[in-house]
Amino acid sequence: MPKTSHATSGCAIARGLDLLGERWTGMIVRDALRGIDRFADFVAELGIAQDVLTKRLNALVAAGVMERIPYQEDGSRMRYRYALTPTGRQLATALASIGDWAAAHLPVDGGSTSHFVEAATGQRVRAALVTDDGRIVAPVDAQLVVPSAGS
Amino acid sequence: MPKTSHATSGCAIARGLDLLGERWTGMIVRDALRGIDRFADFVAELGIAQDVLTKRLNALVAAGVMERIPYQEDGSRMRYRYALTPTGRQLATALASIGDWAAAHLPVDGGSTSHFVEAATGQRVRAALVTDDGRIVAPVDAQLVVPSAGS
DNA sequence: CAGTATCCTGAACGATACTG
DNA sequence: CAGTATCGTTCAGGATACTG
Repeated sequence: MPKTSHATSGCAIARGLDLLGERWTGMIVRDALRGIDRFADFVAELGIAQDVLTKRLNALVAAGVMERIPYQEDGSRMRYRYALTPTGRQLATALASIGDWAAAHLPVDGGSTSHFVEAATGQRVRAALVTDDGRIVAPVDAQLVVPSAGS
Repeated sequence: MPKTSHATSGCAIARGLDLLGERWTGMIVRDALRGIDRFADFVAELGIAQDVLTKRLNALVAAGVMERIPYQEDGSRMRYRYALTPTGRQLATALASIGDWAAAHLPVDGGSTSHFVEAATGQRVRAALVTDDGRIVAPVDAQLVVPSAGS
């Protein structure tokens, strides 16, 4: 049981954490959401070792989060770029909520303010808990229910 | 710089991932949201080694996510329980979005359906991106803006 | 504390393109 | 057709973290 112990756990949170909790995975997805898509650019942005990046990208491709797309600049040889799939793009909510939380509760002096906006309007968007009928619920009023233990 | 390389990064997402990305931290917070608060119960639920749990709990206390509260059952010696602070409870949004995403995109046969509900009504709540005026935005229509580059 | 697994650093390797 | 540069990947090591 070396690394990801709860990978096939019945708990969805555990499975999601296994992916995002991998050392670099979250940062890769974050950069991909910024538009980064080339191997060399990920290396430059993250300072990640290349073989580790290879492993992480392969894992993300295997998980259906990213896809490997061949391209060729006119004079050059064939290269690959790595783009988020629709599935991967949906991680925006998760990363936004993590970022919002950290910005509010893990402040740092020169705190940057990277944030998500609605593409069409430029309006700032934040992660929130909403009911199926669109009502916003404060995190404090939310409760985690696990099916294993009754009620 | 062994483990958490981007801990003091200007990017809030990086700081948040440094915490939740730690091998066990997210699972500990998840169990805390379920009401677990005793050292032995965390060990039993997670199968984590005790010294590692100690380190993680200390880190969470240092980050202001959990607090260490003394208690004493009548015949017994002084013990400590670990409870989420208000700051820590706000991680519910992040964990809910991770769980929602994994449930939808990382399916597994006997997939459990742990989920968040509004405590008062029992209504299911999900993580979503909302504008400041309460409009819900699809993740696909969201865009990550980093202050470093213009705009 | 002992044994094992994982990670990171640095370097080497095949593959492709441009050069002369 | 060699000679060189770049890219993406893989290999070898030392350090670190986890489990029991």
